[in-house]
Parts: sequence; C-alpha cells; structure tokens
Amino acid sequence: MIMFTTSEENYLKAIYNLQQEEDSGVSTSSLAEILNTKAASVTEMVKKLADKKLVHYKKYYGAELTNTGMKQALTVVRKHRLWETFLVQHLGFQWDEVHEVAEQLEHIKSEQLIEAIDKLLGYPTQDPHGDPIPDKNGNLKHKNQQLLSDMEIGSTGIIVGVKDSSPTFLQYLDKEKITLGTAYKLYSKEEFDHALELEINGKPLRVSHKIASNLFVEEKS
Amino acid sequence: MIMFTTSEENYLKAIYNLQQEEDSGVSTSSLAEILNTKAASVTEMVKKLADKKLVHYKKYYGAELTNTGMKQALTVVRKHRLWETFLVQHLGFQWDEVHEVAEQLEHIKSEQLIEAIDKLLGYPTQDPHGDPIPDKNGNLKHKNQQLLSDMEIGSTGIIVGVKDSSPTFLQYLDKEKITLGTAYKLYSKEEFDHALELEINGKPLRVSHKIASNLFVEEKS
DNA sequence: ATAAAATATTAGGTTTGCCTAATAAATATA
DNA sequence: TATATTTATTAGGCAAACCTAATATTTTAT
Ligand SMILES: [Mn+2]
Ligand SMILES: [Mn+2]
Ligand SMILES: [Mn+2]
Ligand SMILES: [Mn+2]
Repeated sequence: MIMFTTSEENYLKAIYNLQQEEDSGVSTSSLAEILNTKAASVTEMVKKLADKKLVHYKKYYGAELTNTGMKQALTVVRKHRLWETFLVQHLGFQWDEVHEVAEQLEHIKSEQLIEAIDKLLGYPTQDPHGDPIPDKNGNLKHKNQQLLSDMEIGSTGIIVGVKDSSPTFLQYLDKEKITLGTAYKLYSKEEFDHALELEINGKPLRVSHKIASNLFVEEKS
Repeated sequence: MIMFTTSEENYLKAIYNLQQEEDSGVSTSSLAEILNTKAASVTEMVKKLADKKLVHYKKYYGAELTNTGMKQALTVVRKHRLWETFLVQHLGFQWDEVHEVAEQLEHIKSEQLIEAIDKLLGYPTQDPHGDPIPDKNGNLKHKNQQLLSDMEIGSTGIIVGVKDSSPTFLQYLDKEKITLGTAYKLYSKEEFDHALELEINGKPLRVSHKIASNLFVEEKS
C-alpha cells in the first residue's frame, strides 16, 4: 500500500475535478490556479505523478489520470465529501463552512476512521453541496442533473446541487433561501444578459446567468 | 494568530509530555527517541523554537517550555485527547487504536471544529487513557493519582489511568479485563523482583513491577 | 583529577515543494 | 504563412526537516 503526500493528494483531486469539466488533458495553468501555486511548480509535480504512473502526461498537452491515479483521486474525493457531510450533520457546520476544514481532514491516513465515519453517516451518496460521494470501491451514483441556465422556458423541477461551492455563492443562496431540494420554475430568459426569471419558494426571483450556471437542477418529468 | 507547523506542534507536545515527568530541562536524546528522529534534528528544531520564544534553551542543558510554549503545547494536547475520546465514544475505536490517528488529527487547524467536538462529547475532562483534557483556556482538572507500584500493602482503590498507552500494554490490560474504574486490592509485594499480588475483578492476579509502575490508581479513602 | 563514556552540537548533505526569470512551444492574429 | 501572444517548461534558488559524520561538552568512573 503506497502512500501519497498531502501535496500529491491535492494534485490528484484537482486533476480529477478539472477532468470532470473538460475532457481534454488538464492544463498546467488551470491546476496552478486551483491549487494556488505557480505553473512551474505544477509542471514539476505533474512530472513526478507521471513517473509514479498516476497520470498520463505529454509535454505542453496537459495531464490525465491513469486508472490507478483515478482510483487514488476518488479516495481523496470520498474522504473530502464524507468529512463535509459529517461536519454538517454531526457538528452543526453550515454548508459554506466545511470546505476549508475538509481540505485538511481529507489527508488523514486511516481506513478504519473513514469507514467508521461512513457508517456513522449511514453510507451517504451525496455531500452537502449535492456532489456524489464515491463508495469504498470508487463507485459513484450518477445523478440526472443539468445546469439551470441550460433549461428551457417553462421547465420545472428541483435544485439538486451547486457547481461553485465557494462561501460567497453559498451565502447568496442562503440569503435567497435556496437549498438543495428547493423547487423552481423557469418563467423566462432575458435576451440581453441571459438573466432568468424564476419562481422559487413560491415567489418570483430574478437571477443572473452566472448564478443559474452554477446551479444543478433535476427537471420534473 | 501565529501558526505552527505539524513538526513544531509535535515537538511542543513531546517537550510538554517529557516535562511532566522530570523537572529538569528536557534532553535532546529523550526528544529524539520519542519523536523517532535523530539528536541532530532535535537540536536544530529546539533552537528554532527558542528563536520563536516557545522554549528556553541553554546548550547542552535541554529545553523547557516558556509560557507561550506551554499554552501552545496545551492546545495540541487538548486536541489530541479530545480526538481520542471522540474516536472511542462515537466511532467505536478501542483505546489501543486511537493514538496513531489522533497523532494526525491533532494538527487540524480549526477552532470551530475542536469546539464542536468538545461540545459533542459534553466537555470531557479525561481521555480514554485517563489523561486529563485541558479546557479551552488550558486548565487541567488535577487528579489524585499515584502509581500502583508505589502503594502500600493492603491498599485498595480503583485504576484511574495508564502511564504507558502503547497498544501492547493496553492489549495486555484488555486480556486481563482491567479497565479504568476497575477496583484493586494490593495483597503483597515480592521482595526479589517487586512483583505485586493483587485482587482484580474479585480474582487474584500477579503483575510485574513494570506493569504496576504503568498503572495510575486512586486509593479508597 | 584525569581519562573514558555518554550526550549534544555543528558541518555538510538530501528531499520535497515551492519560487522567479529565462526560454521554448503552441496557438491566435494579421 | 509569418509574427505576436499566450501557455508551458527549464534553470537555478530557497526553506523546512530530515540525515550522517565529525567535533565539542558534560558526566561518570577510575
Ligand atoms: Mn487538501
Ligand atoms: Mn462538497
Ligand atoms: Mn502529531
Ligand atoms: Mn491518550
């Protein structure tokens, strides 16, 4: 059982997250931005991960997780999301307060610990932000989600996740009383700025395109 | 609010623990042994801690915590012991399984987290090994404990703590069904090897001096 | 009081993960 | 297609925590 450094784990998770969005190789600069580091440092680490067969790397064309890299990334993601869920459900944290702490807790090395947390939580399949939690074997429960900004006029359904889980965005949602499970109805879209007219919690609400493009919804059949 | 590295925190805690036993300066070699490192590394770090005014250090005469060093050490000790308690009480860990994980968890930086754990546990004053848990302000509840090996013939009371909390010792205690709170009666001591004849759980038990000198007891008044 | 033994410090390296500045390659633009 | 711009890599350093080997100091034993 090979072990990874905190830094390696952070890189693997970041590559995983970026890989979910675009399906080309993950760029050096995008990693540098997410990891709050410089491009030169990223190149160096990506080469190290490639040596360890955790990523495929071709100079100038970015990195992609190998099968083993993916497996490892998923265990870090699993730990991150289980800890977030624990913090909210058992320690009274708000959904905008969990990320930074989970960022540390995800690196604790103890299989017994994470299995016990998982059991305590009742083997949850999603975290406080609606993101799927991989099970012990790395399997994810696929959700049928779409971006609110991509929905057609007249669409109704419920909010099931957030794409951006930064405190500022989450606090905006709190202010507007938008939680996971909240029902929406899309009335209209503004030509000019792509703002959306919605009904949320029985009241009309106008949201910018930026906001709608960070909310995942599941449409009512 | 100055922050410390994991390594600095481990050193502060180790100095604290050793300082409890002997009251002269904590020696370089004792720290090296406890921290699984080499004397040269200890000297280096102790000098760094001295620069940061966390320890008093005089070359060749060991280190002692300053007031700020003590305060910091106590917050690490507090976190370590709260996590151990949490692992046992909420996650089903045995008392011999918690140390290694707590060694990692004690370094998580989040006041909100540790206060929430403290609250969840009901503000405990001792950990699974009977060691006192400092409160938020660093205050310890003093216990009236003595070593079993120091008790007089005929003494009775209860086991209240372990001095050595290594898995091997704890597993020995499990095997003999000795837990914190178990009553003892001291029948006799062997001249030759200082072994003790006890009554434990209503049954006679012979224990070596080494074992008795790692058990804290509180005598029945 | 001296010599031997035990402890501690210093000197000189190594590894990991960062950084800035210089260079190279890929992509966009004219 | 040639040039400019953007993106990525390499070169050369730095700080934190380790290490081994050489040296210094203290402690113990003669
Ligand atoms: Mn992290
Ligand atoms: Mn999350
Ligand atoms: Mn530790
Ligand atoms: Mn303990």
